[in-house]
Amino acid sequence: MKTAITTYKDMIAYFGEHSFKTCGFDTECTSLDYFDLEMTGFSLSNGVDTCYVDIYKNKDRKAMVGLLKELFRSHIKSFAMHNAPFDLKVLHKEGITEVSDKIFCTMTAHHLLNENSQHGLKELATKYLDVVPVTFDNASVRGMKTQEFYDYAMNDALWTFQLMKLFNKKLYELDLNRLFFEVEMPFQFTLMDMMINGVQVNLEELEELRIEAAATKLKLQREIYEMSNIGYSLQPDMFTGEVEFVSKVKLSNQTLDKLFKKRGLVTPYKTKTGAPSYGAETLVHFEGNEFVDLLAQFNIVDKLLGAFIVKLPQHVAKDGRVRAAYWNTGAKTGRLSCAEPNMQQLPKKKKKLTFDYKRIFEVPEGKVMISVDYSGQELRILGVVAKCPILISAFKAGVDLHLMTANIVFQLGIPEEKMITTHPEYEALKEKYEHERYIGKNGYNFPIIYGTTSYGISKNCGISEKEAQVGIDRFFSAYPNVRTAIQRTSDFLRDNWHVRTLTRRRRRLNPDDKKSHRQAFNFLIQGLAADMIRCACNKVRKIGIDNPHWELKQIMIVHDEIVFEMNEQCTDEAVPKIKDAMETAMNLPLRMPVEIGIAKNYSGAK
DNA sequence: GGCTGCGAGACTCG
DNA sequence: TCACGAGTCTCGCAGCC
Repeated sequence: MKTAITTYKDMIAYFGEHSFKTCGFDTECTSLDYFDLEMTGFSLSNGVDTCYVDIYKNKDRKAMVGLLKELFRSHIKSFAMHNAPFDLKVLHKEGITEVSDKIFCTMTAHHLLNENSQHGLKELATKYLDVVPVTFDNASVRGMKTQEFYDYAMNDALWTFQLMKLFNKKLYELDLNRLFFEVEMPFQFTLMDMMINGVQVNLEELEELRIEAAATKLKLQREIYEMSNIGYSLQPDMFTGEVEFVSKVKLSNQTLDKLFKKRGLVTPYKTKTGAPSYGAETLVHFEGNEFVDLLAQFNIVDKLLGAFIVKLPQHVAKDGRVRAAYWNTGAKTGRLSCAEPNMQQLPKKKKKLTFDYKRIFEVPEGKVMISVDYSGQELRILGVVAKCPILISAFKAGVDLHLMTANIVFQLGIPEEKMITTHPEYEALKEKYEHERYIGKNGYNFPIIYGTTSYGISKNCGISEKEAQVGIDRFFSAYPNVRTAIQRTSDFLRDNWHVRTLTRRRRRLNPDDKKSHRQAFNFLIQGLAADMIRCACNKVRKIGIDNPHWELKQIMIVHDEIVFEMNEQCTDEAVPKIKDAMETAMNLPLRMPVEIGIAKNYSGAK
């Protein structure tokens, strides 16, 4: 039975007669952004009865929201949502913060069950419930008061309820229930927090950075064009008066092809379509050439300015904070994805250029920013996943793993105790074998996690394929359990067409696809790392709630890093507890050490 | 001639 | 054939008016 409710009186009568102790829930609202967001209505369904309560421009709006708050406080014991962080965020904006922690996000459930397909409610309803959804243009539904719209809104709650029933059963069948209920569902509240909190942006510093970057871009552009005898002119922008660079010739691939060939620089790299490539690889290849170096610097500044500096203001809300969208279901491995803006790709400070983009993300007066990131997280997980005693004991002893791998691959003959980072000779050795350590790290340790080949290593490190193969053989001889683990994963994939992390997260892959074996092994590491950060967030969130005087806010997650904002008076008390919670977030045979940075802005905290 | 949508390629991060 | 996981920008092409 479907009922549309438009008055407070009817609402009281309806909820007096109908029970929604366990229900599907969905909200309609005016905006996706927390700052401008206002709930216009909500729907509830218990599978038999479904209702929509229209509160948009309703004279009793306040009382109706109050009644909903009361329902959540004393009646609704558990509820399902499709994309829980969003609905929780809407409730939070309406002051409804006291909700059951027994939630069920059908979107995340589906991601665990079927990581390879789409997770939209309409798609899932079509696929699993055999219905034909009506689609509305999101902008046009706002404030619509028609039966057609009420039906549309009610279906969302009903379908969410029905999908919960289906998915719940399946989660138990596939042994994903613990991951779902103990890790994923508590984590929905962290995602809600982050999307409410956002990060404060210093718009004045951003403007300074824009002016600095624009001037550098113009300077580099002029040098490149003059060097290449290409005509250009400078003219003031009609509105701002700022100098604009104008030329008929753009630095397209075709132009670059001519300019490189004119200098006798023939690139060995090609694009997928077979055309000569003038990307980063080529620029590194010809490093030292004046023209190429200018071009490399130009590309960095151009990207920074175009993709980050000038785009950021459109994401900053009126309160000066940017609230990105984090997607729990964005990556097949279980990692989070982030968009609008993507806080996980903020440019780092570059060696050759002075721009420091991260400094514009800051905290208000009286607060500090704390960045906590796992050190060598994936390598440590490799040790755990491969059950490799050599790696595990090296980590426990505090050995520099990159130097240790270099020691093996290049047969440097360094005694193990001298590779412990606290050993008096360690720093000198690290400096002496800087190049070998670099290859150990970027040529072996990380690429092995990705499943690379001798070809990949030779290309990456500028050594021959033969040398690379010798290195790989030495690597696997030194860490035999890693080789066994890779083989075991591959065999398991071939037999079962899927693999699972230690947290039981599943990834299905076609073993006939050659790439799938690399993806499978990498998933064991990347997927576990993703669940570790969830466990860490859940643990720290609890501690923060127990210590309200810390005013602890989670404001960013960047794969192996959590960024907090908190009361600067409380860091001495809070930091050791946060550190301990994160290092022991999961019960593993190895503690996962973290590195902590505290400052007033993101650049300083990194 | 100009607009729009789309995919490729290049870049950003862990 | 050759290194895992993402998002976003610009460019060039196809299709259309």
